[in-house]
Amino acid sequence: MTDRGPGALRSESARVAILRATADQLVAHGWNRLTIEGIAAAAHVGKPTIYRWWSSKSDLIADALMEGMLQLESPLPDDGGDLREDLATWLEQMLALAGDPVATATIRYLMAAAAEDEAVGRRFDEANGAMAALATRLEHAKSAGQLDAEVDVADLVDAITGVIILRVLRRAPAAPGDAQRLLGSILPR
Amino acid sequence: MTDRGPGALRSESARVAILRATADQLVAHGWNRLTIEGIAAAAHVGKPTIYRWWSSKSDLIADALMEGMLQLESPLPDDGGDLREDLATWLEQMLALAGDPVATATIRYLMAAAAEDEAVGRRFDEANGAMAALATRLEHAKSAGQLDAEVDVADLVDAITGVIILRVLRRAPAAPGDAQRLLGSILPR
Amino acid sequence: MTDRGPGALRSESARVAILRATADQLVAHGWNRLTIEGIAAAAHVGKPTIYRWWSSKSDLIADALMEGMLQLESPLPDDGGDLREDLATWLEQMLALAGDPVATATIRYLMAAAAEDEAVGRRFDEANGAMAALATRLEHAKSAGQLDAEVDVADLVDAITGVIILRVLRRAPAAPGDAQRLLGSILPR
Amino acid sequence: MTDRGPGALRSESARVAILRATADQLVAHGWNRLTIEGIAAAAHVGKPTIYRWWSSKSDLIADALMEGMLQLESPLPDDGGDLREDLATWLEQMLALAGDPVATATIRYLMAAAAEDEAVGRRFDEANGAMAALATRLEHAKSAGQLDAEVDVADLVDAITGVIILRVLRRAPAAPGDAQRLLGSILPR
DNA sequence: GATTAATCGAGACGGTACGTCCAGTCTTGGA
DNA sequence: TCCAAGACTGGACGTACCGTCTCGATTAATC
Repeated sequence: MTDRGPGALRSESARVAILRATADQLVAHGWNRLTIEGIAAAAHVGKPTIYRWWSSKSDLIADALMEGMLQLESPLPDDGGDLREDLATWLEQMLALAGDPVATATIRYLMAAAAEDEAVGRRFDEANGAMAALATRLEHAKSAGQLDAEVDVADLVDAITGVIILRVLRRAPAAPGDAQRLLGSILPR
Repeated sequence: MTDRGPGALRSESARVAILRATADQLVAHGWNRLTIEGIAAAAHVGKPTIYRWWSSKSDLIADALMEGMLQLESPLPDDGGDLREDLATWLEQMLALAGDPVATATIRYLMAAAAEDEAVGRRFDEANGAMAALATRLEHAKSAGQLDAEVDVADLVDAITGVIILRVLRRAPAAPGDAQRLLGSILPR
Repeated sequence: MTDRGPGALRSESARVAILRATADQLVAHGWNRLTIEGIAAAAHVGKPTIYRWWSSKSDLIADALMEGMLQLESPLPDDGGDLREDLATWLEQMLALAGDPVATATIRYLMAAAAEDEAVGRRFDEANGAMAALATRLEHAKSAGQLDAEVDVADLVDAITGVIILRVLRRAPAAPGDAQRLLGSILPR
Repeated sequence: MTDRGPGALRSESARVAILRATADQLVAHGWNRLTIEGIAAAAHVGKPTIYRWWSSKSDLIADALMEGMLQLESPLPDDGGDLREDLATWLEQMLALAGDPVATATIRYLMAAAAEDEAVGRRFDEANGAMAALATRLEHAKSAGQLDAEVDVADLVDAITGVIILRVLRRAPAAPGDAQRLLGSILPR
């Protein structure tokens, strides 16, 4: 497609190993202790190979994010008829997740990356499976009349996601009943 | 009070200059380019003076935050009778603020600090004047019966704050009508 | 001639371009800033083409030396009858040469190459036209009885060459009368 | 003496360890494989400490040279009455030294350093004990009338040193009788 | 008022990681 | 089979900061 002339092609295995290592190191050590040298070593790759294809740590993380390397293993909401019940169950799981050190670390380091880097920020929710699934569930509910027509699904997803993020940043563990109460506050009636 | 014995006392001017420089550098360069060396130079202070009193970058930022050095000049909601109208006006201002580079930088760098550091995270909203004012306004509305008794004010504040944060991270400029629509989605009816 | 099987033959133009570029880069930048990559670029040749035929920088330089690419444009001694007069004239030219930046650079970089690499060292004077000419002139003088029979021509050539080299290394410019005095010290009477 | 203002003083132990390591590494690996990183490691010193005080590899070597860290353990000429005899004995030892791998390596790497770097070149013979001792011996001989008044001692020292250097570069082992023949060629009668 | 100790600014220290250059090898496609 | 181009792993470069330690000067409680 693009005429590159002769010369060896970019190594796909190196590309994947680098993104894999980036995601691993991010989750393990956080944005600030994430070193290019560490990634290069973990991926068995020379530093120049990283710098040849990515311009910065942020760029790397944004790419790893988009390749799904940083996917959180987050629960997805059921679509079992009753919206409030489905959401309550899901929220409970999500808030419980907020007690899991690995999951919260992932979220926090992603937040840090998003805060520091525009590219990560823009792609932040594109790559978030839970947000997408939640949007789908709410859209379904809305077309089924379970949700007020006035409600903007994207806004509601942001509100719910935002609460979860704030709790993660605050390092606040979930108490029993939190999910129910939260839902009652955001989705009244 | 405590018997310190002889010797010079801690220099208050140095303390303030360091916190001031920390806040300035954070807003100007972000968490990652914030260097102790830079702070020391800007505050005309030796590095050991910083390390004598603070253990880390995070510690410094958390302190600067608590001293109000990083206070956002955020608008406060009116308390003029109609909740929805007051909130709509305030939200509009807040979302407009999300278009201001300095304000968004401050928020983003605070997020980064909170994400990386537990101390900052825990104090994140203690130091946020807008959140406190919003909580007060909502509490007032709740006791005036303008808000469903089921609603937890703290949760609602989190939801609204969370949406704003997500928009800042996403670098999404506010469009006209966003505030109204958003309010309609989170505070339906 | 020799049956090499199928495939393209070694490119003579590439070979020459590489040696030419090696000599140019050596004189221009010195042994230490001489890069294979630079030579490859200057010779419009791929790096592997260089490594295919030469094992090291030293090997390249030794080869360039033997191909006469690094020949100094040094004056040759006259053979006009009087040995002392001929040598004085020649030495004066040589010492003047030692004031020429290009010539001294060439000599110094050759010295560096000889010091670092055995192959260059062994071929050092084989490729030096001035030393050979001087030897011839002295041999002639010796057979004409102008030089003591005791004198070993090769040793005398070394002594004179050595003095010139030391002056080049010392970056000592020649003063008037140096050639005469030098000759008086090494070839007394 | 010099007002440096406040702050810690330069560490003498670090300075010496660095020069020591430089000399050791130079003799062991040669100019080209001499790495600042290697020196830092061997001297148990951070790289910036080296760069703080020396601008380049050459600078380091020139300094090590002047501190006598690279002193060759070269024999010194006797002053026993007969010049030719003393010189013959000394030259024999020197040429034998030219067969010693460590001594020749030292000389060759010093040559390389002198060739590449002006500072090393200028100080080349200041730091050479053998050259100084030879000059003293010859000066003595000259004032005793054993040496022609026409002879310039410095030139003669250069000639003898130059021959030795050329032999070292040429990797030519000394044959029996070389010293005698050489002396007969340079110091005839 | 002298002593004493903790402070201060400055800055050198041993280190880690940066982002770059180049080494030497391997791969690709064309001649 | 060789060539040019160029990507690869890897090592060293010279720089920026880290967090610690050491200096000489200053300052204030204790003697």
